[in-house]
Amino acid sequence: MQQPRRNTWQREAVRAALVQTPGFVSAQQLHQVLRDAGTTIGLATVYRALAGLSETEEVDSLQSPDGENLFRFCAMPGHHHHLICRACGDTRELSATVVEEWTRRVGAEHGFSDIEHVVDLFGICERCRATA
Amino acid sequence: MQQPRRNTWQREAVRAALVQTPGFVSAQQLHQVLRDAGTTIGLATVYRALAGLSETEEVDSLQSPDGENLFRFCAMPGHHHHLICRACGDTRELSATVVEEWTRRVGAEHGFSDIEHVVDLFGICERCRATA
DNA sequence: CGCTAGAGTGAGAGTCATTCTCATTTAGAA
DNA sequence: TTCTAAATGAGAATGACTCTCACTCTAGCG
Repeated sequence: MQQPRRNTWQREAVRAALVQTPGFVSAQQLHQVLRDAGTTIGLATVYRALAGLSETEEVDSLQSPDGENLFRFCAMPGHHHHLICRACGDTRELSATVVEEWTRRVGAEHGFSDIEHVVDLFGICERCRATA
Repeated sequence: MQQPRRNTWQREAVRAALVQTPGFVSAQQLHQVLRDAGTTIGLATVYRALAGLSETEEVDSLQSPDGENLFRFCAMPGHHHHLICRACGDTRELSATVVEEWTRRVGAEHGFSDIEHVVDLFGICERCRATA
């Protein structure tokens, strides 16, 4: 999907809802939040908006272990990774030079090109550990 | 799913088909292969078998970018990562001390515990690059 | 400002991987 | 061999996501 040519309140609403949300959310959750807020936004539109934002790298997306796509407003520009609390969804953005280098090296060793990597860490944050 | 209490030819057929397959395959593909081979195995059974094998770590599983679960017979015991060819699915198993250390360090820095990590590399292997 | 083209929307149908249900089959102990 | 519950499998159910298409509303133009 390329840049939208028109601005709509729906797109803005999705962006706004995303900014207010601390951790990763699914499109479905976001849709529910927006409906609960009294809007009449459609699920398809939420998906379209998220796909657009994801493409312009305004949001990060990742797949949850159960196959759902999760989204999060992206503070750090450019390539980076995440450390996500399994319990509360709180997320830290990480830049990882070590990993990037390792990726390049391993790729070269095996004669692979166009290497992309999926690197995400899941754990339990301090606060949730205390609560448990 | 805990260890099965009975051995069935179906379970064995799934394992066998998996061993013969070089790269990652989806449950659906595996089911198709088994049906094509003349068996009457059910899709649900393939899923059950894969879940079981995955739990005993006899197979590795990962999520493809489009949300499908893929499986592969696991040669390297214990924790490891993968370098997968996007074109032909050929897979190299990697042990990555660097990454494990980085994971531990980052987790500690942020006060996270029980860190798990998803680290997979996708690229184009030498052979496929030549073919293209 | 009003008009218009067509981008954007939304309700609901469609798709597709995976899981569930439950009647039937069958492994494995006695 | 007989018996019983584990395992299977066909098809229905689920759930995330995408597609369709008639309708709406943005934004450029006069």
